Amino acid sequence: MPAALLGRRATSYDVAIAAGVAQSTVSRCFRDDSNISPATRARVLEAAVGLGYVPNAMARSLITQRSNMVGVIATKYTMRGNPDLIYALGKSLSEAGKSLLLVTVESDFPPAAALRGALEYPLDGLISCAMLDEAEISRFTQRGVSLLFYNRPIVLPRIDSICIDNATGAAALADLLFAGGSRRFLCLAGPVDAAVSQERVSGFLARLGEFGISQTPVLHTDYSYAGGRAAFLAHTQTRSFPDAVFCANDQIALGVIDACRHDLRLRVPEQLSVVGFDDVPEAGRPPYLLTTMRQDSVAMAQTAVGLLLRRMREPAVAARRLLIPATLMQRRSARLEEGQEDKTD
Amino acid sequence: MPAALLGRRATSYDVAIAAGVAQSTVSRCFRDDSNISPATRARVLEAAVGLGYVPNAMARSLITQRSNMVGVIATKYTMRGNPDLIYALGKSLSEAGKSLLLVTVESDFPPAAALRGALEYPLDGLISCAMLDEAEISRFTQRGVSLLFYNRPIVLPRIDSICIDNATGAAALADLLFAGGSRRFLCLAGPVDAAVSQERVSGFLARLGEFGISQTPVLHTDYSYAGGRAAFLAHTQTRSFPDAVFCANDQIALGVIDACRHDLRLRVPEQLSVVGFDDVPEAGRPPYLLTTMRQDSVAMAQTAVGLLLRRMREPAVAARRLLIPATLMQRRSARLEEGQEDKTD
DNA sequence: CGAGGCTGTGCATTCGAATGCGACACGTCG
DNA sequence: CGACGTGTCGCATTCGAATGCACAGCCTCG
Repeated sequence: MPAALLGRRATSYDVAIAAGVAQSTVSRCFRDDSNISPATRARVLEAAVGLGYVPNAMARSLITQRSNMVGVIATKYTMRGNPDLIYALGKSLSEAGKSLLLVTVESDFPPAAALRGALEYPLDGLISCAMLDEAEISRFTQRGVSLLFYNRPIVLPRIDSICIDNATGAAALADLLFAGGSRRFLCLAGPVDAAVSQERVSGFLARLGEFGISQTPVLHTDYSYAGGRAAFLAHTQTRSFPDAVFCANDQIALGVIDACRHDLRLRVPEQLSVVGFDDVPEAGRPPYLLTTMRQDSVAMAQTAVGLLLRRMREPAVAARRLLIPATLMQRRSARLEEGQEDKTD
Repeated sequence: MPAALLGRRATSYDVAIAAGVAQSTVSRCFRDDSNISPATRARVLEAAVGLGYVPNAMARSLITQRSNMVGVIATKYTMRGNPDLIYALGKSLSEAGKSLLLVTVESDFPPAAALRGALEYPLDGLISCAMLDEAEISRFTQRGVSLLFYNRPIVLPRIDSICIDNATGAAALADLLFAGGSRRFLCLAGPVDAAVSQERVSGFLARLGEFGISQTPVLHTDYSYAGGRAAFLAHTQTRSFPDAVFCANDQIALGVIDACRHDLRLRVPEQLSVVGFDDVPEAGRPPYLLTTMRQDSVAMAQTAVGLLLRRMREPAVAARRLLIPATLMQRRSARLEEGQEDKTD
């Protein structure tokens, strides 16, 4: 291959000169299939390959008003907790011919400065795995950016969302624990401002309330293994032991299990039931066999991208809000009722 | 705030009219601090806020020839194995005022089509966590894209790289295992084409060779827990047991440990030593206490971004190739020699 | 009071590709 | 042989911001 003969990036003008046509003809060769004779097209494409020409997406989007870029806003916690999510989003987007502009933020409700990068580029769409307030949201929608919230319960017109059903899932775990005989509960939540954690904890407490159980203590953690382990240890030093611990995610739950078995010499689930949420890979492995609710990030990512692409085509349709049921993964970290079926995967 | 009064994205012309100045004045307000009187600047900024104006990065980069975007190419394996890496890269880049265009690829040496997105946008720089062949590399360098390889041993002029020292780290593990009395080894590698796995395995085998040990079997896996567990089980069904297993990463090693303890009822490390590489979070937790080499992704990500930014400022300087030593995390999955110090973190 | 310097602003052009419209060639048919 | 249609292609403009240059206003100083 002759590679690039210029000291700079080849433009459509360079290709036009090399092929002996006008710039507009080059442009048409890379855009539509009509209005170009096969002979001319072949000549142009040959010249383009020879010069290593690739259309400049910046110039294209300036005139077409579409950037072919989709932004993804992800918090540190979602990236750590769902390691496959970003990859799955990237894969689905690239299959649709979109590029992914990743915006990493510390936590929910990120400061406006953190979103500046996403505002400067005229994104076609935006998938947010973090909460945004209405002012921020409107900055995007007014620019014509299609918005989708991933696991964030935003209810606004024309804004799609896809969420795992945290409340129902948490209630299912409450049912399971209650049926297993647990009566003294403890909740280990995530950060105070984490929307997902709030939904899970309040869903869990609500179901406990139906059983007549109240005053369940709630401790906040940083969503991490170490945070869960430390919080549980600190709590049990001064307070009486619960007989069941509900954790806002699996990482916390794994920390609690290790605190029990390793630090406190307690047996799980015989002396203490522990449940989590998400079904991270470690949860299903022999050392833990954590009972938890599964969230299929890969499938949800595909669905999310599909939803977003549809809205980009039809921006005016009503908001679609998908609530994906979580599936109970009943393993061995929660005590079972006598005679209750023991199904392990 | 009056928010956007137009049905479209506000442009610098809109702001200019609102402020009673020329478009060029608006531009100058957002670029340099000179040549603008404070009074005019205040008037322009006020109008900009009122209209919700944010400069269009596409138009800017078209004329400045700099996009302020840095591409990151990451394989599925690096995203899974180093969940914090992408986040750390994103954080360092955004602190430097750069946006992150994420390109996810299946594996090393991705097809040209997968990189198309990265070629269309005029990236200022590119951090690749995947192998690229010289033809692909030159497509970027000829466009003036500063390149940096992360954990990929590319040796080319003017191309920086930062790599964990896989060979030395693997040799250190070989030393440790040999000193612990192991003589019959097994290697569980990653995918055949994975460059990192190759370095680790060959570094390990080379040191064994110095001890006069050859013919060590090497099995390939998909870098995963399940792959490691299955490969080890399959191998031990037909072959004799090794007394030490070297795994190309921690995920494989965790799979081997669980295969030993859970499936085969073997004791680790008494009957079998297992070592990994990377020091993922699970490796240091009570159920595993895996002896492994630590790779500090967060620190390396920061360094990588620093290197890339320097090259973007001075494109002509000689290539910098950083080899970061891995630190031995000596835990409890590798048998120790009599009297050898037992240091656990 | 006028010449020269400095600061602040506007004008006009530029980046690279997309696209409406007009021009041209060629073929067909009356 | 001329009118008309069809299919290709080029011309010129457009997107939004950056920037060299020109110029206007003001101050300073001779």
